[in-house]
Amino acid sequence: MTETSPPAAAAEAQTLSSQYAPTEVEAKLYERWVAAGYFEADAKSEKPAYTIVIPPPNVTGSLHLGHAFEHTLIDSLTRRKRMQGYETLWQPGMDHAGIATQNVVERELAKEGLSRHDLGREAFIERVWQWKAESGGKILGQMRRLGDGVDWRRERFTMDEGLSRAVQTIFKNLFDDGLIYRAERIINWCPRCLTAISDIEVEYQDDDGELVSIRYGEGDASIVVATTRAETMLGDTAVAVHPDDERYRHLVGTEIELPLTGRRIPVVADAHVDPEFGTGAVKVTPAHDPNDFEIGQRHALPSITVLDERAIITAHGPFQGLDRFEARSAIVAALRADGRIVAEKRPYTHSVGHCSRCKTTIEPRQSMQWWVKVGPLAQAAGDAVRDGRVAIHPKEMESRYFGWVDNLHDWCISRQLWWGHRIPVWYGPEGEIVCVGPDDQPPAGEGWRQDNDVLDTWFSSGLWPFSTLGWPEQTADLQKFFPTSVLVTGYDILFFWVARMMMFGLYAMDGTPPFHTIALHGMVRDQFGKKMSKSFGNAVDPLDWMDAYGTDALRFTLARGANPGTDVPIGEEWVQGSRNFCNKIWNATRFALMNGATVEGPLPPAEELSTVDRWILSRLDATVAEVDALYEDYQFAKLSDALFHFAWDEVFDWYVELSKITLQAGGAEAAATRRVLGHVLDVTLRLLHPIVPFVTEELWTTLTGGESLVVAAWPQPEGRRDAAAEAEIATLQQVVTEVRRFRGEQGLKPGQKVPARLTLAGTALAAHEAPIRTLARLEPDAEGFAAATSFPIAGALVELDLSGAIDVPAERRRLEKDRAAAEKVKEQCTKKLANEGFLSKASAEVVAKVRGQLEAAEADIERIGGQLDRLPQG
RNA sequence: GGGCGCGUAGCUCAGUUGGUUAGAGCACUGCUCUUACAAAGCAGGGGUCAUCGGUUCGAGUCCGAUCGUGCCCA
Repeated sequence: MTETSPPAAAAEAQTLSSQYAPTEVEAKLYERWVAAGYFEADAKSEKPAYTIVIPPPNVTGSLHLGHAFEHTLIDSLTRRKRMQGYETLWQPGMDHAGIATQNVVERELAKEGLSRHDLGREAFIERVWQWKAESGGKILGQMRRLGDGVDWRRERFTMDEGLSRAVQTIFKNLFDDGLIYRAERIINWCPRCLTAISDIEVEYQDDDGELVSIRYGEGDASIVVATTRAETMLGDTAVAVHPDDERYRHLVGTEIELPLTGRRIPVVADAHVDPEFGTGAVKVTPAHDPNDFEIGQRHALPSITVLDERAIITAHGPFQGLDRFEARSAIVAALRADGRIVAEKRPYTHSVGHCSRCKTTIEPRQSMQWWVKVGPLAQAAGDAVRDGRVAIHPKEMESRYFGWVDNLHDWCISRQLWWGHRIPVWYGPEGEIVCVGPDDQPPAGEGWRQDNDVLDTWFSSGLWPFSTLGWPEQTADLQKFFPTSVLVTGYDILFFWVARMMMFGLYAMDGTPPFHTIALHGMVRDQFGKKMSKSFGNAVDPLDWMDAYGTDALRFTLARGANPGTDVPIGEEWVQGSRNFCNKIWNATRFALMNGATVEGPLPPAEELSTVDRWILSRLDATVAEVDALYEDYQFAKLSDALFHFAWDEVFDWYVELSKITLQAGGAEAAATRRVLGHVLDVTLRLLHPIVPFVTEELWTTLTGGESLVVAAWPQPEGRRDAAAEAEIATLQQVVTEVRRFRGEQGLKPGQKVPARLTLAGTALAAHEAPIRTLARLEPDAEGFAAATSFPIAGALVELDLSGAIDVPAERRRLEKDRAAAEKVKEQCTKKLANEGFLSKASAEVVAKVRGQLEAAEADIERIGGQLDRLPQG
């Protein structure tokens, strides 16, 4: 790209349309960035590394606002670091989403009248890969629309060979260390997905069910138990009571008859039974309830499984073949007919677990599964945060993290699926169990077979921060980019994913945490703070908004709503507002270009600059420092707001307007202002770029002739703070605003000029007569000037002549309102200063402040009184 | 049932360690097509900071209770 000189830029500005058209520039710019290799991270670089791994989206997923939000945050962090000179890696990729993906492909097969069993395991997996190639990973293309600065050469997938090798390696290591084991327990079984799921994949919700009280046994030897799952009574193997419960003491150790089955079951005493709840007696179904399973273990009770994998009754005569809900009614009916029902409560609202994937009611099921012994891993994961090696933002989220890692149950990692990493364990004919590492040969020969199950998807995504970099090989990438810098993700997967990465990362990488900071964000909600959901009808496709308002508008809206750890409401009107902001930036820069703003040559020294120029450079410096500090603290909402107000309120509304006066006058001052205007926009565009990359890139390359903002330097404060200039311009703004307010109250048309006499000599405003006249639309005082009102500010005096046409009541209202406000301040200050307690206990600083306020208020009252006195009668 | 958070303008939210007349965006009202921008400009209206009590010279901010609401865990 060639250098663009200012005149050429001005010419180019003429060709810029008066409205920013995002769709015309976005795709073009993105492809240019990728082609230029800006997003590629080089392990051989001398620069310090900055790494963020993408929270891997699901291969079946498509872009939703949650992604757009998270990616906006990550993209802005990495873009800023890249500008700061870091070797920046934003690692892209996806996870294989075992259950979700298998479901998608099974549904496709079902349309052809096939099941996965018809195809067989190998052919089915082949089919999944085929599906992935054709329609998986839609989201990756959508990420380009968002402007994500990821290194596409490094795209990874959890089922890739290298990542699979990582999974097998860590499985083997954990197995050898005794941290993975196989055991028969009660697990959460989804009768629709036909697999076990982990505790945290169960969602509890209050459902309407029934509570049925059933009498077991006969006469004196009878006990009433209550249940919400009557069908499980077929598998009861005991009734349990509390050991101290007098009511049942005589029955402990005896057997009573289980209705409908004729089986006799023991009455056992177990301290975990709550004698206060219900009748104080509980039925015990070890094969179908986690608590009962434990009671069964303690009392060596048999387990009787009565439901199959689809939750259909497996035996027991008339009930065989009924599903669990049909069986429930049928069994209650049968018990009722038998006179066994003592009480029925319906509806009975109670908490019921559902599969987080498909919402089917979970059926606790006793089965043999693989487990991770999380104790030592979770301890290390907790300690890393406790001792400060890993920081959680916002800090309040730490307690949730600790509460979880410190009370963790072992993690069930086997899934009865075909799509996923198959458990690398082989069973021999003599009952041998062999765990096979990635470089081992599986045992061959008659009778050996591999475990049928695959691993939980979180098992592989827990390795993501280092498996994507080549682990277990000691690659240059791993050397350079691990540990990663920051993990940006939603608080909702703190347990699902973050904790897994912490546990595996610390274990696999010899105690090095996978990231030093965890920056948690909230969920995107609608403009009324409601959760977005398809069924509620308030879900929004971010692509629609990007089409309508531009990617930058969406990104800015999301960033501006991102208060740490809190949910982000977003509405279309707000995206429109951001679009307006982008358009404002566009037009302000267009104005600058048309007026010869330049970045050529050094910025003139302060002595050669006007107060206005020194003021905006001072404000710019302050903004650079503020935005920079907020970035370090992940305060996206605040930094976006700071940029919004600086750009719009200070640069566009005041500096650009003030610069017009200087530019029109011409001469050396105009030349200096062109340079300052160019500089201010240059720096402002750099500051905005990480959040709104497209519009800033388009404008900045035109303004500066530079190659690209993506690789431009991030601004730093330049030591141009100037308190005197800031105070002087603040006074100027005050005068102009006061006059405008007067004009508004008087009902004057915006364009109407008003004769005015300005007495500014010797005051802060001495040099600003021209801007005051221009901005407040005041014309010179002519012969016969008669002041209708006056504005004494900072020693200066502005008098206006309305040719007798003044609306006296309106002016009186305005002045009286001001006086009332000042009176209120005076009263409050007087009260404080008359208070002994205040004078003796408040700090001298505060007391002095209040004294100053009182004086100012009294001066105002005096001044306004005078103005009121001078108003004509009427 | 246990734990955590929240309740500030019509809506969505800021509000550092207590200390000017409590702020922003959007929405609303009035006047303007002023030659960068009507997707704009200028000005304006709008809040007894959920309620009650307490601590303090002073409370939106700290403490307690109540009501409402959301989330996590069981």
